[in-house]
Amino acid sequence: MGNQVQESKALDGGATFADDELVRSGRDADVTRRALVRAARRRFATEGYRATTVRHIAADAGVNVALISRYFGSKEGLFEACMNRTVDELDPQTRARASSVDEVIARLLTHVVEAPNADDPLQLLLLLRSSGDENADAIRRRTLERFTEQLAAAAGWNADVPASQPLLLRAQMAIALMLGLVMLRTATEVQPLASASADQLTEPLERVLRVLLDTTEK
Amino acid sequence: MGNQVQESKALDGGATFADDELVRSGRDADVTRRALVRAARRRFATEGYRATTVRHIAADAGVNVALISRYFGSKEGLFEACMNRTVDELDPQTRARASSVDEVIARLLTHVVEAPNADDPLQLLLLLRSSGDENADAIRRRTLERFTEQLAAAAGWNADVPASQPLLLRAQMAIALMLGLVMLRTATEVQPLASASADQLTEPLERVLRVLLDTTEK
Amino acid sequence: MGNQVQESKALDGGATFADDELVRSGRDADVTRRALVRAARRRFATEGYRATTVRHIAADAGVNVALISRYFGSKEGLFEACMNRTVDELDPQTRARASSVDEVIARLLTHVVEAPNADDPLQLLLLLRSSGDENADAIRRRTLERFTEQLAAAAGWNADVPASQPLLLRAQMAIALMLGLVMLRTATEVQPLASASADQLTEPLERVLRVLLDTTEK
Amino acid sequence: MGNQVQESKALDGGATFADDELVRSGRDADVTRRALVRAARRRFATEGYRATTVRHIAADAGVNVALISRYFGSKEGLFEACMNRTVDELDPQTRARASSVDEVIARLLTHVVEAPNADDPLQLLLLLRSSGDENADAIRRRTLERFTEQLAAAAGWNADVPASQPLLLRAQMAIALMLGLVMLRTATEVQPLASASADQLTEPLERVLRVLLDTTEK
DNA sequence: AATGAATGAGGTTTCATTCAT
DNA sequence: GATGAATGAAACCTCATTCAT
Repeated sequence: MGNQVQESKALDGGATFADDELVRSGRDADVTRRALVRAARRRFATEGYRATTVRHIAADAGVNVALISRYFGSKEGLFEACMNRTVDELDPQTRARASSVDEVIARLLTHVVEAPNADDPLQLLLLLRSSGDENADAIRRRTLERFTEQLAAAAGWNADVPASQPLLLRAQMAIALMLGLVMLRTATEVQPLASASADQLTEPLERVLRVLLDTTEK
Repeated sequence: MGNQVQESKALDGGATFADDELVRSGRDADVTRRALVRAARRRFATEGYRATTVRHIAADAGVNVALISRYFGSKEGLFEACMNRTVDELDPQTRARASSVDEVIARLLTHVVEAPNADDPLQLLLLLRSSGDENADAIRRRTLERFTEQLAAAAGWNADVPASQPLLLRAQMAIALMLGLVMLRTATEVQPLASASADQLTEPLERVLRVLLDTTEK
Repeated sequence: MGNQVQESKALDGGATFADDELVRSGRDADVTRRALVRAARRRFATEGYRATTVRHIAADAGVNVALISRYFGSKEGLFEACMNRTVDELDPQTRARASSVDEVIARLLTHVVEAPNADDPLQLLLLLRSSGDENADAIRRRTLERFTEQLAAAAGWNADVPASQPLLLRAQMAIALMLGLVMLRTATEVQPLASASADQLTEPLERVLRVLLDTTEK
Repeated sequence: MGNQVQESKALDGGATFADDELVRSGRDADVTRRALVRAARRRFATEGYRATTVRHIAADAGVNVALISRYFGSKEGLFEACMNRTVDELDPQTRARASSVDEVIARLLTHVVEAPNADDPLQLLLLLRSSGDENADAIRRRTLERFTEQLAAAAGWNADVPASQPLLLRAQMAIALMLGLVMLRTATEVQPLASASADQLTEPLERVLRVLLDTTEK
């Protein structure tokens, strides 16, 4: 009829996240689910849980809104799914056994240095976002703790060795630094951090991380 | 008075922030305004802008909701007022000229180490929260940048000396670290960071900050 | 469905406008939209823009309030839609070219004489109601002016003939008379006008309109 | 403190009606009352009852808002007072004994022709505005009816003479015409009526009114 | 008598979710 | 499996009114 408010136009305030390679076209439940999680993670990470609407997510994924409830039960369910997916992707990275401190530091740096558009930093940001949902928040906290432990382990931490306990705290400080950096670079976009190049970042960060994690350092 | 208590009881899902020393009792606009800003800052900082409702804030301050619109125009107006207040409180601290690196580091540590209930860390957290309001966001970014510059200046940065530019970036990394730590300790409450004592935190943090800011160090 | 009836019962202070032939039953957006516009037009025309609440309109249409925002963006959007619809319905009537003065007068009389319940007079009343919205008000004014021109044209007015200009003013006086009458009959319900029969009205009004519009009259 | 929303600035959307000769300065209850009624009548007449806020009225009158409740009980009470005042001012005009048709017509014309800023047309406009309040609406209707009767009486109407009854209806039509004209000129501001000069209006209107009211006219 | 602070009711709008198709 | 229509709860805000000073 013409005078119905155009949804797609009315929705996005600014840039749209619609991603062509992501928008699924067929009728494949699994593809749809993945498209939703991916779109959701971006929005949740960059704009926060409350500011993200399910309609935005659905629009980004090129999918009907009702499917969110259908597949994930609720907005919180979708958030939890995002959380779990992040866990799945972070875990293997860190679990990689026998990783040396050097390797671990290199991997951490990647997260921060990567262009803000990449998906990697978004996963970290997500770990700072709360939905208020007990369940999802528990997952979130547990993920951060496990992440901490794996980082600490690479640095020589051993749960059974009392003397190595401080390493746990130091590893978490390293994580805090990473999270703070990604936040300022991606969400807040504060200068000069936001537009600093990989080169500019790498050197000082590497030193700092080594101070925190490298126990062999004189 | 009467049913304000009712209201606060009906509202909060979880802990109430009502603070007796804060609840204003008289009929003094200025006191009321301050009570609102203070209550708002807590909620905004810990729960984020969107998740915070004006009713919660009003209930925390022991005041009728309509007063928020009356005194600050809107929820966004109140947020901006919080922002400005934080600026007013942070500025003098950092502006204190002639501050040595040692002093600056000590001051930074205070923000992180203070109990999560204290107001100091909340001010920092607030700097990570966005309301989506253009105005407030600009203030926020500018505050972070000014904060950066003052920190860098204490470390020897000088806008006119090209060679000192990297210091700016390093100062911002220090801020990122602080923000990340406060976030994890206060909002996320992740272990062992959340319950770490001042002693446990001080030593490693001091070393890291010195690496970033102390240019005289070997 | 369920508690819509409840709602309409709880809401109206006074007469309800619910109109059985109008209440839509299915799940057809277009029908719903029309039902809303129709219900809105009645309320707006008889009670004015501000005094009309969206809840009343929705209840009259047998529809959930949120659909007004959904379909028309806002209360003002709905008002504008009413305006446009009135334009659509008035235009063809008056545009019918080659209409003689007699025909035009007869048509005008119809609007006034029709029972207050009919929809025709309501359309005229709507032209007197302002929402304060710039857009809608512009439409309103333009409609009245176009209405004037078409009436004047039937009486011999020609934009290019200076000597015929006074006809424009006279045509507008005729419109003013009609609007005043409908207002007093429908909204104010003042006696004896409100309960005057068609017969009683026709004769004097016809004379008056002829004095204003019939230039051939001796 | 500075950041309280400036009331005076926030209030008026467009032109302010503040009228220096009207703003009372002392502490004289009666003067205050009159100032309020005068300010209220303007607002009510031009913007309608609902769209007018008591704060606007108080600001226009240069008076504290609470005084409206104090002196008139409520917004509706103030409206009723406006109504009564209009009655007081219209009555003597029309009651003027032995007024000939010519005199009556001249007086009617004055109301319409007067500049939109004058108070006279506003009184008429007020008669078209409803507050929804039973009491005030009854007054309004009664005023219009009495107005009608006095107009009709001047034209020869006599309540006891059945043959003169149609005159009542004709008189009311004359009033409807006046009201419609004032509405279009003042509130809607439709062209060319709004900017028509007294000269342009007088001739045709006089003819029309004579047709309606002058029974001696052949 | 008058003021400014404070209140509570009600209005519009947004949004996650459920219902039919 | 997927869509668009419809719902109800809750959020922010406005405004007439009442309370202390």
